Amino acid sequence: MTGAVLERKSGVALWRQIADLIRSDIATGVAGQDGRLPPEMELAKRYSVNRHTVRSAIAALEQEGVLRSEQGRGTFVRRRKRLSYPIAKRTRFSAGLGNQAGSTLTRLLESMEESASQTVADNLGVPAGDPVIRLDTVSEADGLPVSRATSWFDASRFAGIDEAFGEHASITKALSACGVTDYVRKSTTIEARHASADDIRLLRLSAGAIVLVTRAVNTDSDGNPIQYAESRFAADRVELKIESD
Amino acid sequence: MTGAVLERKSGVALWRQIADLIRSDIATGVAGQDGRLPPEMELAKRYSVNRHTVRSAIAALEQEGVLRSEQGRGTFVRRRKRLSYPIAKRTRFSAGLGNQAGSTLTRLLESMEESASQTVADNLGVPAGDPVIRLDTVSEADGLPVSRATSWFDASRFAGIDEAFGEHASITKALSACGVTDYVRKSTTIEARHASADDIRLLRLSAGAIVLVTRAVNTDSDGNPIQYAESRFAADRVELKIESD
DNA sequence: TTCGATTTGTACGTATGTATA
DNA sequence: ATATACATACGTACAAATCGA
Repeated sequence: MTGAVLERKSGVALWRQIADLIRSDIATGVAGQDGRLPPEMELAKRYSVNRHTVRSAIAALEQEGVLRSEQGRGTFVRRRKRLSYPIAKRTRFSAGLGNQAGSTLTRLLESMEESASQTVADNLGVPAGDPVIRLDTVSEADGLPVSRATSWFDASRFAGIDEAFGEHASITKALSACGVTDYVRKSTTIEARHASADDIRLLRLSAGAIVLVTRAVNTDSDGNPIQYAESRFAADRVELKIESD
Repeated sequence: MTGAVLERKSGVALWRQIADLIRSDIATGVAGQDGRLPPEMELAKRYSVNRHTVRSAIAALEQEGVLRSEQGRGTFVRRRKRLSYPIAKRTRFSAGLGNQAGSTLTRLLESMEESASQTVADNLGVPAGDPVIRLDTVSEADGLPVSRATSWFDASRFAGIDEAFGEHASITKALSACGVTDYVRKSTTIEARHASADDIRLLRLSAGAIVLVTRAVNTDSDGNPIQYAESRFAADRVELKIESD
């Protein structure tokens, strides 16, 4: 909001830093509350840069679908607030976002059987190298990608879960079809990093964007691990909310 | 690890993107397991860039204290794994990191009485504009800054908590001095964004770095809010871990 | 010890991107 | 749109340090 000092010679172009600031301010409600951005000249003065530099930032955000400029009228905000994704014992994607978005959808990108890496094996409680089924999915809310996830299941217990997912387009329902009527989240770790090329493509982000990475283990009602998942959330579109029971 | 495609003309310099990749790979243990980085020529081939571009990335990470290059020998890793910061009902900084770091320390940057903003008021359950006490702190583990936090307390109930903190250098102990012997975390939201100029300075980060932002409310044993805190964690040095009870 | 292979350090030239005026 | 300055990226060449044969 107030004249933040931008970093020159940092490897990040000024227009990109300004674009990141504006995007973040819109997401947090600091800017664009009235649906419009201040005039370019005002922004240029605020950031102490040339008006053309502000224009580059705005052009990038137009490309991203965040802003819309109209000659002679001004620059307007297309989208506003972040979604709030709840993380609790009973975390399910569509149920958690249901009241915030009009429509939610989880799409299957790829499914395959592979042998468990050390990490996957540890989290699923099987020996490393055992066959596991991997599901790669992308979840959208109101047509905009929110997260992508890679899930692993013990192949011996969940044979056919890939087809079940293809049928129901829901992890919860696919597990149900495999005889798991209830499951709870045991633990979640959260880290943040820059989006990879895959993240940028699949979540429709721009370079330099940030993803929140969660790693979670779900267990059945007996406490046995049934799913290990690594998810990547578009940090500009979602926040994570942890509710203590 | 494998040849990720970097984004050109994205406003983020290639050397910066490569530096971010290498830093992240080191933090997750993908790279530098043996304490050394592959030769510059090999990295250049992997990322499909000129050797000089890799050298710029390495230079930035040397400046940050992540790497150390020696002529004729190679490039070596100074630090390795991320700290894991637990978030649970009873979250306390030093206790949570105690077993991972040799020493932990929380320093007071500033304390002052101010009138509550709408957000602070909502979270503390007081009317907006009421006097509140704000504490700005930085926490370090093994001499490296891990997080900075801004905490607000109801001034009418916690008068003198700033002096109490100055004496004990611990929020938990300062609360205890104010008669709160136990408290639990009610809720936490997590988001991620690029570090601000202040974050970069106080957490000793480099431009383009990422911070994990948490907003949390702590309540006393009767369920009354006693503290609202906004924390910023250096995403390269820490992950957040949520344990379900 | 000398030699060659490997690896990092330095220097020059050129083209393109970024930022200002 | 033009001009100017600096940052970024590539290509090439060679120097300096290390290591093992």
